[in-house]
Amino acid sequence: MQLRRHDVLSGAIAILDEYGLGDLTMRRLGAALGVQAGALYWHFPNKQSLLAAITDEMLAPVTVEPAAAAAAAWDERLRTLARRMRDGLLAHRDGAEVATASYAARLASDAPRHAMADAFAEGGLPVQEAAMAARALFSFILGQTMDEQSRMQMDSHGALDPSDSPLFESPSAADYFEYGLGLFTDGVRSRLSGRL
Amino acid sequence: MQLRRHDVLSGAIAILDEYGLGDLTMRRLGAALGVQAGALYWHFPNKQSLLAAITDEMLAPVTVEPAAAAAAAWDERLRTLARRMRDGLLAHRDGAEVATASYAARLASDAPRHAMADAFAEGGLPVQEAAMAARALFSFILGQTMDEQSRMQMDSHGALDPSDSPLFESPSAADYFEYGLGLFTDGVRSRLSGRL
DNA sequence: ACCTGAACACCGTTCAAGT
DNA sequence: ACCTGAACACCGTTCAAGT
Repeated sequence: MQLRRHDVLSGAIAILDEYGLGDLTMRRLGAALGVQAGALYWHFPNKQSLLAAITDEMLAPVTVEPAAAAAAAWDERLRTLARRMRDGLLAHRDGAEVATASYAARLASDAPRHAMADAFAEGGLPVQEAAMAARALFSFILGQTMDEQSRMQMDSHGALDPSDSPLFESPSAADYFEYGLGLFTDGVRSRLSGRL
Repeated sequence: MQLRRHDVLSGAIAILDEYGLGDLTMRRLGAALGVQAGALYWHFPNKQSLLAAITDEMLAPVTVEPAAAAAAAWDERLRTLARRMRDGLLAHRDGAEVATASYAARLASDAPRHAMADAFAEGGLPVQEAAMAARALFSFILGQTMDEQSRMQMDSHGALDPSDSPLFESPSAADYFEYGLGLFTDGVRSRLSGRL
């Protein structure tokens, strides 16, 4: 049976989830798929593009906008987008690290950030400002989630202090995220009210 | 003449500035210093620790606090800290990428982020909230600067569109940064006024 | 104490040649 | 069109042995 681009992508995600980014090598992926490493280059021009495809896959839920979310107020809509992004990254081992690398290489889709810019603009921000706010929020989400995920890694197989019960995730990680998110929306709100 | 830890560090920074992170290998660094790659492991346990030392060096200016800055209002002080951090990262090729990797590995100093938390607390935020705000701001700075720097890289030896004159840096990069920064301080201000 | 020499166990990527 | 086999040009890290 012949290998398809999608098989390579889902095989890569499977290795990522089970062994992490450090073990996601072209040779290993080839072996898991029953082909030589070189065969993968028929489907993807290089490893970076493969990682970018993983990123787009992880963040696809951000831009599927059900009618309910679109009808909500701009700040609630932004919260939804931000949470979906965080959830998408947390759903896969080293997800935030993969996404950070992909965006640094400018290979991943801009659709998630554009959706955020649209939400800011809908709130009343001029398009230029909405783009800047979206950029800032996007950076925050990526950085915060990467931080959170690297801490999860350390807790899972490292020296975890028994201060509180870390099941799989630090209990305050979500709080940190929500707080930062609130800071953004409050900042935007104060700019909107200053303009009225 | 014998190699010192500091020589390894400054040699690494020199390679980083001239050739970038991709060319900063232990072998190449050894060659530049006139030793074998293995010799470097006498001074640093691994490459990650070396990169973390570079990060600490780049961000050292953030925590040298002249009296003038300490006397300023909390928001002005935070702007100063944030700008110093961005400047420190931009001062070296791939600086933001090195710092991101170091913080993801949890090897770089927390002093810069603590300085920001202190400034937030001085503004009137409860210590727990100040810590969260500092974390969010720190993520934003790292992400935004990495974005900016990766774009500089593309402009310098890539397809640069002649929309405006990109000398070394996109002209709006600083504006993006200041806008995001303002969003944070406005967000905090709105929370402070809500408490009074 | 500090460094060499040499190895170990890998990488991503390319490409003629096969089917 | 899709993949193999094999190579190219590297990596980070370790460690006995030297000085």
